[in-house]
Amino acid sequence: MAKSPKISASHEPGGLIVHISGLLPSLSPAEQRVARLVVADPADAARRTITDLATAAETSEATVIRFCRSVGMDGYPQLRIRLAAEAARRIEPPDARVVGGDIPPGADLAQIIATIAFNDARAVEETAEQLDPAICEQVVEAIGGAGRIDVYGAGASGFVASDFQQKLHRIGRTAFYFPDVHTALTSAALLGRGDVAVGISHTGTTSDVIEVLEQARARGATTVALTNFPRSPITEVADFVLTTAARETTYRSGAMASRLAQLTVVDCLFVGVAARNRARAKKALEATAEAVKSHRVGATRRRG
Amino acid sequence: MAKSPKISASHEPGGLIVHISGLLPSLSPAEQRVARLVVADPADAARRTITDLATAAETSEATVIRFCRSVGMDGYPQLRIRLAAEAARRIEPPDARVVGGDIPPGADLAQIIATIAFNDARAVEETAEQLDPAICEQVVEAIGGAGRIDVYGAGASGFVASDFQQKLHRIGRTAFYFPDVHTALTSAALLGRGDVAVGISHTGTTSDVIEVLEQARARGATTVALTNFPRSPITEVADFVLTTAARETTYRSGAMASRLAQLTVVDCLFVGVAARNRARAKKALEATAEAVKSHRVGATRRRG
DNA sequence: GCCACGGATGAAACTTACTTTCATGAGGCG
DNA sequence: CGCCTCATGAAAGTAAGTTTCATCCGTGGC
Repeated sequence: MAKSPKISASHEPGGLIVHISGLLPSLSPAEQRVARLVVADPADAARRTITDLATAAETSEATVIRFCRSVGMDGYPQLRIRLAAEAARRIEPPDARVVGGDIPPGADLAQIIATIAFNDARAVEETAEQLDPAICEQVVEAIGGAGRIDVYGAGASGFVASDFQQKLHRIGRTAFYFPDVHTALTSAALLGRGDVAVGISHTGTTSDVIEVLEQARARGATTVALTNFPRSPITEVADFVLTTAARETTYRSGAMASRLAQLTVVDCLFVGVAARNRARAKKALEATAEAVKSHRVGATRRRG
Repeated sequence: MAKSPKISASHEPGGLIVHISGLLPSLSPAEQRVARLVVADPADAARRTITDLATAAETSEATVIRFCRSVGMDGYPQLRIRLAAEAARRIEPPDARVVGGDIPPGADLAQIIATIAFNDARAVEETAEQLDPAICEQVVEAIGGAGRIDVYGAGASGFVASDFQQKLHRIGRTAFYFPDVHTALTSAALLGRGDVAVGISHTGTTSDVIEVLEQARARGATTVALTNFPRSPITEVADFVLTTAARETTYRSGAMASRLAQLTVVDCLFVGVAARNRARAKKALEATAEAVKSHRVGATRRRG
């Protein structure tokens, strides 16, 4: 072999390990011993110091360096980094994903956590995928230009409604939420053209919310529905319909994933509205942050 | 460390980056500069030498070493290796624009939606990864056997607290939530051995919540903290600490992703408690569903 | 106002890891 | 046998990482 030719030098496709085992035969005996260790357990090799690895391969540090150069690395540290990365990448996904959705009786906490997180994350992602940006845009426009915004929701969706109200309020929009149907109806009766009413209902069948939204619409307000079911009754009283994409399973009847999906939609609308008037929103946010500042205690340092 | 609570100890299961960002506020200013560089681009940091990184963070090598120790590493080389591994494992984000987390001025709705959904889903997944099932188990045990459960939270975390309360209530546990500090303090004063108090605070620095939790603990109740920052003050008054793993960005200061992460944890605990006594929980759920039935209108009319 | 204290910080000393240089010696070949 | 080549490790040299320590700054007592 001539003067150490840079073999497939800078770029070794298909992984460093493969690359190394490929040119194993072309290496000198001492280098081969190093190579074999590396290939056998990349993660372990990455943890070792050069002296350590040299000893393990029954050779000197110099040879390890030569080996590094032979496989196209600049030096030992680079090899280490690359090996660590390689080893991490080839780690198998933890185990058969807990896809099913429902939680088997006798499941342990780790299983429960994995299942819930998987479904929650899925709901968020799928919701985002099916959200229509054009409709969102119109809703954002309406909210951004509204004189007043009413947000309705009952039960679990009530929290989401309340959250949305708080968010809008924090960026200086006039928004209301009513935990009580009667108050909500009263408020809806006072809405008019240029106002916006948002109704949130996972099932889309919550009569209280539908009723209030209907009232708001009758008064000329722009109505928005947020539901998981695009053909549910609530959509009939809404000018704009936004849908979530949560697939609830029996045991999770508390509408767990749907709540997260709803919140994601709320976040999108919120950021959309805020982005519409950056300066003002930013100022309002800063003011509200300042307001609660005295209720924060200094962050801890090292425990002592 | 005297009475340190049970945080997911020295091991950082769900990913080093997440772990570091959680610790960020508890680090000294100079260390924070290092941390931010590392979190912003782990792969790049892994490539740098300690001197290089120190210079980039406008500090000394000593501080970088201190940072390594602060996040649980033996030294810089180990950090490098771990970072490289971490960076490699990270799946390519769907869209480069979406990664930063922050929303560029002039972004359109589609972009906003993608960004938020990505970050929300991430927060949920990463939270699940770093949740310690053993600690969850203990918390579930405590809640499942509690005479009474108080859930505290202020601002955005208040919704989560309220949601948790409602969930527990629906499966027949005696749970309370108080939107008002004074009422909460009064309630905490009445807690005793065998009761459980759960405090929720994203930052972990909300004095109201800390105060109430402290009171509860003084009365002999088991205290649980749910926060994004494992070294924040709230952890000092908690017997059990559960952490979320949300990386909020400037514009999302409303703690958007963190809220979803918190809800995921709440869901896990809820299902855990419910699973502990399936029969009873199921019966309670059915009863509550029946109760709201009259407020539902006939499902899914065909669109007219 | 002053002082003591404790934590944060970087300069410099120090240690360890990495890299280079160089001498040695084992084969190969005329 | 002498010469060449080249793999190899010892040792020297350099760079990276780690520790120590003096300084600085803010904080809280007196």
